[in-house]
Amino acid sequence: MTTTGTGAGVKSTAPSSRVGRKRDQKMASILEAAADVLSERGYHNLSLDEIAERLDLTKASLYHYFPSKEELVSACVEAMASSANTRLAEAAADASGSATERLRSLILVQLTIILCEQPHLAVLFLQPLDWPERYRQRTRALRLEHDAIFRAVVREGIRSGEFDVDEDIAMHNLYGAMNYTPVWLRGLTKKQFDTQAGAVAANMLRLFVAR
Amino acid sequence: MTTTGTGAGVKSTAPSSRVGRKRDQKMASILEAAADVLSERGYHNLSLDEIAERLDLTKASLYHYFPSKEELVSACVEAMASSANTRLAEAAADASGSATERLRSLILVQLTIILCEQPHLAVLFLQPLDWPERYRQRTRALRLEHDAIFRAVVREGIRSGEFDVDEDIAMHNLYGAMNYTPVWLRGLTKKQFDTQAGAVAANMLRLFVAR
DNA sequence: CTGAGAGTCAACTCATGAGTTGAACTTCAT
DNA sequence: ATGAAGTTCAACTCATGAGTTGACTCTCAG
Repeated sequence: MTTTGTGAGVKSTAPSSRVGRKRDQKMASILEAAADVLSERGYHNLSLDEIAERLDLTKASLYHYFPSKEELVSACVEAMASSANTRLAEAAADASGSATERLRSLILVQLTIILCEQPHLAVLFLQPLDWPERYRQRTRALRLEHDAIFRAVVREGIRSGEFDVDEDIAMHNLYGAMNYTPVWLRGLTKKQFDTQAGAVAANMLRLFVAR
Repeated sequence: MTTTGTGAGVKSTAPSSRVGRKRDQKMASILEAAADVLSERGYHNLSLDEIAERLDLTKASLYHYFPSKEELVSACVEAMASSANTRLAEAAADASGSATERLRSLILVQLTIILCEQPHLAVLFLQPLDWPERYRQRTRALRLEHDAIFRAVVREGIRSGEFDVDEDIAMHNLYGAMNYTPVWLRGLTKKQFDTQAGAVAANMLRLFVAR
């Protein structure tokens, strides 16, 4: 089998030879299709046959790129989460404004991702339970990374006195609220989103901001 | 088939004849076992075989009481949700105190149910997506009832000026936060719960209370 | 031109889980 | 007793979906 390409991990370590680039492209297109199916059908109704069909391929072909369904889905989820984390980290890096303002930015970015750009990703945060344990293990690092980004800002707010909360409790309540939004705000357009998001984020900020 | 018992609905209309009582008992025990399996394995890993096994029965026997898996699971979920709504309605009926205090009571009751007493129920609120549409239709009435209980108190608080929020947004954020608690607060004992719940509820109340 | 590797697929195997069937067993009213 | 209704189960069928196999085609380095 020799696994010429990037293998299981998401970290693309150099496009390599030449046919290797082609392979990576194909793998990317597979992950993309997987993400689509994942968001439409949800994890439990996802079949490799359907992913293959969208690509005008056969299930057997998928196994030429990924050794198992788990590997494929994991890679897919990891890729999505990884890109989301990058976006959030960028937003967090822009250290202008108070902790409140920075947290607001983070919330808005997360809502944008989860509601508009990659509705796929919602499922990752939304229904990690009753997914096979394996997946959660494999994505734990991503979730920790995600948590660290938010937590840094929250800690700063607490230190500066802007926030007066039990850190853990408020964080979890925020996560709960954010991850629930796909349930009641379905498939918003950018327009619709812009008119709502501000108010939603403002309400969430109440969990933290001192009175 | 003649369906001597209560049939599909949850509303037990009279224990009826005699052997009918026995039947109702059995159906109740089945629903109980189903609830256990549901909370342990989650909806998607729930098999009728496992439910049957816990009751020292055969899958075929289950079909003597319920015409399909959907009917069984629906009845199970409806029974749980219905009892939860009753508890909440009782708490809401006790109209003493400010809207804030009453909302706090509702939140605490909901957390108690979802975290201690019927961890089964969590899944109902938590992962209604990617369950078959059918189930959501059948439980919509229950969810509306649940929502109405909370909303009445929130409206009162808004009218009295205690709360200053966009009703919809704050409600949904509250639901998100509450339903997320099973994810980070697993299987608490009553003791552990009591020490945490107050602070958790207090933080959630911030979503509503005017400053 | 050619052969080795990458890529693809039709046609499997294999396991699981929903739902069915027909016969046996229990209970109970007459 | 007896038979009708209620209850149970072993042993099916049937569909689905993951993973495999072996042959076939395509591409490209030599």
